[in-house]
Amino acid sequence: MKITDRQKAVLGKIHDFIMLNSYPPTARDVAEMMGFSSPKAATDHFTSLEKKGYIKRNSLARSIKLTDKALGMLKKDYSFPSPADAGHAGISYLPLIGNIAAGNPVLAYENIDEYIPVPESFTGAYGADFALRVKGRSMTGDHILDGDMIMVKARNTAENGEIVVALINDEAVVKRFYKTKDGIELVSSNTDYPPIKISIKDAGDSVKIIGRVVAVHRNI
Amino acid sequence: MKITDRQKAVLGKIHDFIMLNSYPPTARDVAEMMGFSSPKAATDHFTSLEKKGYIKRNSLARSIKLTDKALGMLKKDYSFPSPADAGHAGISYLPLIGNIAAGNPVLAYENIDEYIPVPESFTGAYGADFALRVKGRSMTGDHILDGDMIMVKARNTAENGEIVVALINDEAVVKRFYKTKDGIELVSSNTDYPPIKISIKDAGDSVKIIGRVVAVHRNI
DNA sequence: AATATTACTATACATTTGTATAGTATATGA
DNA sequence: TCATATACTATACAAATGTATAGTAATATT
Repeated sequence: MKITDRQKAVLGKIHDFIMLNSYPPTARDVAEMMGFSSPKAATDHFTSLEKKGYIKRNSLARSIKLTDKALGMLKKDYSFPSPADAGHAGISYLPLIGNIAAGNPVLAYENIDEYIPVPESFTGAYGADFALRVKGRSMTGDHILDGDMIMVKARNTAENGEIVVALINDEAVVKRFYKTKDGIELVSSNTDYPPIKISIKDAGDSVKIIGRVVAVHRNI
Repeated sequence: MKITDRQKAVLGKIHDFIMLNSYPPTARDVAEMMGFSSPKAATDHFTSLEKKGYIKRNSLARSIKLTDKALGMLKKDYSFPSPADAGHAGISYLPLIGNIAAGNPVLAYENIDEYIPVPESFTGAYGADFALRVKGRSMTGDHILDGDMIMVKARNTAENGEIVVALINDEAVVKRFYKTKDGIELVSSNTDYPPIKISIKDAGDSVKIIGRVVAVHRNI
């Protein structure tokens, strides 16, 4: 017997709840999330999900446990991290943005490759909203290398001199932001790459600031 | 107000329970583990632990959450390196080494400032054993800056060309490691800093390789 | 020395919560 | 087509659970 779409949705809600609260939901929590008016609807799903090997439980309060099978499926479908990581306060999960599909908002589901656990101490006072992997060498002067992962606080404005992520024709670029007399300038810190100048009348059309870089991570 | 031994024991039991069951314990669970005959004894401890910032809870069933503070403290007491996490973990706690006290082993309790949660995906295939904050600009050529946090896999040997952490007279330095005809050479990637050459007969005395740098993290 | 905190026992009560009963409607598979 | 599984609503009950009351005793703290 295969898992149904509805059961999958319930499983997803259980997972989301654990991620958010770090303890499992009750039948009533799930019923509310799913819009059921009776907890029985939720427990019926639990029974099915347990029979199919996606959860384990005993008849105690909040004792649902997601199995590896569930985690595998969720990972396939939503690329979520293991809820075993939850329960650790101070860790947030940043969506790792892959290729940015034209037209979609940056944080659109379609753009999210996976979620990565990041300790909040790694993202500074204001936190971060998403992560990106850097492509190219345009910011080597600021010690941001090809392949580095950057963590970004979502914002559509920037202060002079800040390192920002901007969308230029649906491509994410990392640059230093400067205001000029007649617009803005996005400057690479590698002099091989010329600065991009945008006049006020063009700005907003092809170029959009999507956030400020708050952290850089690199595996060696 | 400092945490008491008894409160620490309760915190440990909560941690153990979560690790074992993946959902938090009730007051009665804790009472049983601790040998209390009343759940009130446990909730009294919960109240103290919450006041001291080790747990968070609301008045729902099994809603205890351990804080970073608690996890850091538990790691310290639970012997090094990371114990129970092993399961699905995804996150390990690296001791952040502060000043290295003369004579002590690098990972000695005295040297550990705090424990920081780090996703295992941040530390590569072999993981890391501790973290250090970089002082000075000697490795800017390799894009490792003053103030960066580096994650280190403990090892007392190194391959040619690897970026290592070495102890020179009880001071931790980050350098590239090279073998020479008559010993080793620790090379800065900032040419302002001259290479350090150690002949075989001196090596082992004043210089000790303590690990390989596997990751760099920087807040901007 | 007086006071507050810690560390419990014992009992009880009100919520929270899992689960059961009873039923409707739709979809699926043999 | 007939049985089975899915997907719920509505109500209710019993167990699980947080928390309160009322104490005792030891240990810190001022």
